[in-house]
Amino acid sequence: MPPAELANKYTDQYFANMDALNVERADVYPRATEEIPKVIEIIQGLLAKGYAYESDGSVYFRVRSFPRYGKLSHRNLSEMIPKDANYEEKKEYPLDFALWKASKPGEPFWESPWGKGRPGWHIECSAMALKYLGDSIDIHGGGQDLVFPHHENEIAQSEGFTQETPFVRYWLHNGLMQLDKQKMSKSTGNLVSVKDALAHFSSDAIRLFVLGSNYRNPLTYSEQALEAGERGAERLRGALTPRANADERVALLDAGPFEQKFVEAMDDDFNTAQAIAVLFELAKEINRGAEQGANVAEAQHILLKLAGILGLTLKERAQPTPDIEAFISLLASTRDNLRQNEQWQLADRIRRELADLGVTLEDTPQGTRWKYSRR
RNA sequence: GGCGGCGUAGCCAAGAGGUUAAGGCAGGGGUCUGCAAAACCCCGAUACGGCGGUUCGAAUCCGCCCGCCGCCUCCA
Repeated sequence: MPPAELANKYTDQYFANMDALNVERADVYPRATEEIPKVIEIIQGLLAKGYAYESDGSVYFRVRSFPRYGKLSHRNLSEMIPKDANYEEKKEYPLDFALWKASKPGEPFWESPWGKGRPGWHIECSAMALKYLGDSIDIHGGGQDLVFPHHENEIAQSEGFTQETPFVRYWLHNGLMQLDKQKMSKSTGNLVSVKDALAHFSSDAIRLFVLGSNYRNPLTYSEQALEAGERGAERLRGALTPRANADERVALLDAGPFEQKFVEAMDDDFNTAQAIAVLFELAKEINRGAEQGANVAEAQHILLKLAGILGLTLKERAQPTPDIEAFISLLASTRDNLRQNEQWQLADRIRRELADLGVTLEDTPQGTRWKYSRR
């Protein structure tokens, strides 16, 4: 399979997964392979300023020329060199890293002022960030495992080229997903793919699981934790079911204080766990208010809005065809007639067998409701 | 070994010097219901990995120890 085709395949998979998780699309999705001119421009700039040097068709960044190198990851140069290391002899200094690598015969390559080659593994991020976001950006995300050397190198390349400091105002490094006490990674093969997770749990459940802890902390994937998220999602959905017959004499539920607490939590370094707690508190108030006859429609609207900020859809999970839903409603109303005639045995049988088929009936003062059971 | 981070009820997890230590899941009791389900009410850590220390006061600060995770040239 040609490289471009392979890249497209995984790009498509990525977007399918992100869409399923209700992740909004960014404005631009640049590709490293299409940004070679900017890469070359930056390398030339770094060469001109003395931050880089050419060696045998490759170009390396001279880390000792950049005094701030190591600041982000709290390292200093001398401590970073392992004793038993076997470094490329083409470098001036062991920790210098490649900006441009000469290609070996048979490898894919691009033409450059230094001959045929490919970008180093860090430069394309600087190139795309500087091109699309500007010389100084507010927030740069990434996993904790990228702090060194990747982000450290990005800073060195970008600030060296632009002479603008800082390249990034705030670094947001998220904790890594673990499975059985180990970092999930492709290289070790211990992973649960997004697709796998979505086969068993709703995107809302996955979001409640992930956002239930601080983004900086690692989190461990477990069926139990995801199941808890699913149940929580159902609880929030339940609070959104339409309520009728509001009592005019009961004050309508004011969700304002909840909205304010939610915003405060999010303003506090994205305290999503706290924000979710507010969602559950509001859901409880809605349920309680509705029970007492308060008009909760506006509060429900706010609950849905706040949940939406966290990317929660609060939509029912399964989407069977509408035809089936009509049959279910028919069965439910027939059962209601049986209940009116106190035909409990038959009524219970319908409820039980529907339950076996994945449909739950709920008898309420407003009539019988039904919904799809969770798996 | 170095650097960074984490260890809070059965499980997940917020809180970062001083109200009763959020919230969810699971569990127990109750209300409602023909019975259920859902919802609502009540209950659950004298306790925050361990040991010292600072302080009038610590889960929150300091030190040491234990356990776990990430990174420490050539995957980004």
